[in-house]
Amino acid sequence: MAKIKNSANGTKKETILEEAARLFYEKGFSATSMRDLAEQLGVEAASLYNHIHSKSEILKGICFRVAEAFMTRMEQVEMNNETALKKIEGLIRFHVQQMIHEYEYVHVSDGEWKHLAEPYLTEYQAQRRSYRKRFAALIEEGIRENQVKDIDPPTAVLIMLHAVGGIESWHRSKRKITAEQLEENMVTILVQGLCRNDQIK
Amino acid sequence: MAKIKNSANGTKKETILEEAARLFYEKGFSATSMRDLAEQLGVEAASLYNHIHSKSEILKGICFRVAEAFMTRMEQVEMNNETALKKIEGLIRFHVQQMIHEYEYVHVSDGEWKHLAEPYLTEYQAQRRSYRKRFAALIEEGIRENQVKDIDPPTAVLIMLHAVGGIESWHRSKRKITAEQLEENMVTILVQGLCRNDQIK
DNA sequence: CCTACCGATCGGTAGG
DNA sequence: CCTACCGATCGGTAGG
Repeated sequence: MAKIKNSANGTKKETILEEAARLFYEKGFSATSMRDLAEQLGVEAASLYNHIHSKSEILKGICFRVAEAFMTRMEQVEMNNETALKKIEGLIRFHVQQMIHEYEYVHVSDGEWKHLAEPYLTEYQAQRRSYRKRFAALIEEGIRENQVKDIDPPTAVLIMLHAVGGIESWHRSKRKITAEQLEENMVTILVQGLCRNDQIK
Repeated sequence: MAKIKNSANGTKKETILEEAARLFYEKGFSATSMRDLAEQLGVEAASLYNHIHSKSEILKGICFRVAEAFMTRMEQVEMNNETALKKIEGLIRFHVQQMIHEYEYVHVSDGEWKHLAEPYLTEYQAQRRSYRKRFAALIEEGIRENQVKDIDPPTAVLIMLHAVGGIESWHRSKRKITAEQLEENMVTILVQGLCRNDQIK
């Protein structure tokens, strides 16, 4: 008669999502069974269905929470009055920080979204496309302002977004530099990789 | 009484690996069943076992083929007489090219290796660690030669290896720049991101 | 929250 | 290469 404890920020559903993110990160969505998840939470598999409707709904919860966090940040960045290059740097720093502190959620969202059921699959892909387009628009702006090299903006976006995924390995490694050093290294390589050489101070 | 046709380079086992790579790429290893694979090849699932021993063996074949290709290239690069920076550029170009032409194999190897069975899992992880260490050593060499910025070499390796993974999205996209342009964009951002600013010609 | 259980599907084998 | 089939496990439901 074990009970799922409520998570810090609230409901039991929240606790389930959190543990699911950990397991999906470790073994993948398809290789994680509802019985695996229940075991980690100390209950029977059937009991989970009092809090969630399906396995698919859990994945949906994880993916859209991440998508929303990045969308919200994108809106903030677009509205501030910095140069395009500063905006890009701000986004990269946010990606790095999210990857450091919420890497299980981010990694699951990035790697397992293809297992979403319709109509969420389509919806998620649309959000992802929109985010990338807006990121690419910032890079284009940087090129017009002569701060950024004349490169293909969508390609630059792909590099930026995937590069921060490398932080996953940082989590697994023993010999760790600090999170701050990691962030600075990322910015050094990525932002200066974008930057026109005559713009580097 | 359909038959699996022999692939260009030989055996039926080869044909099976090729189709499996495509399916594992599309749906993931765990979500792909032997019946899915058999259907794509036009035979019954049981027939596959005349050519391979298990589902796990297929994954092993894919992962180790990719690992071997990169290891072989690493050895070639280490032995040539270029500067460290040129060696790094050579490796990045190889990664880009592999990602363009063999992306299903590379993507499956990068994303599904965790489903390998022992002892292959341990063996694969060891190869992967070794590759990254040797890559990091080249970056260290570049720093000593004052060609590369003073950054954390293992972090730089993570960025390089993950950044090229973005090419997956290039394959899916409609509006494509050419493979050559893609390679140049990658090198521009990544190599110059590593480069000391006073070293850029 | 549990016990009991469902139909479907899984990887794989036997035997021809 | 196939048919026939195995035990295990899957996501999920009924009913309390």
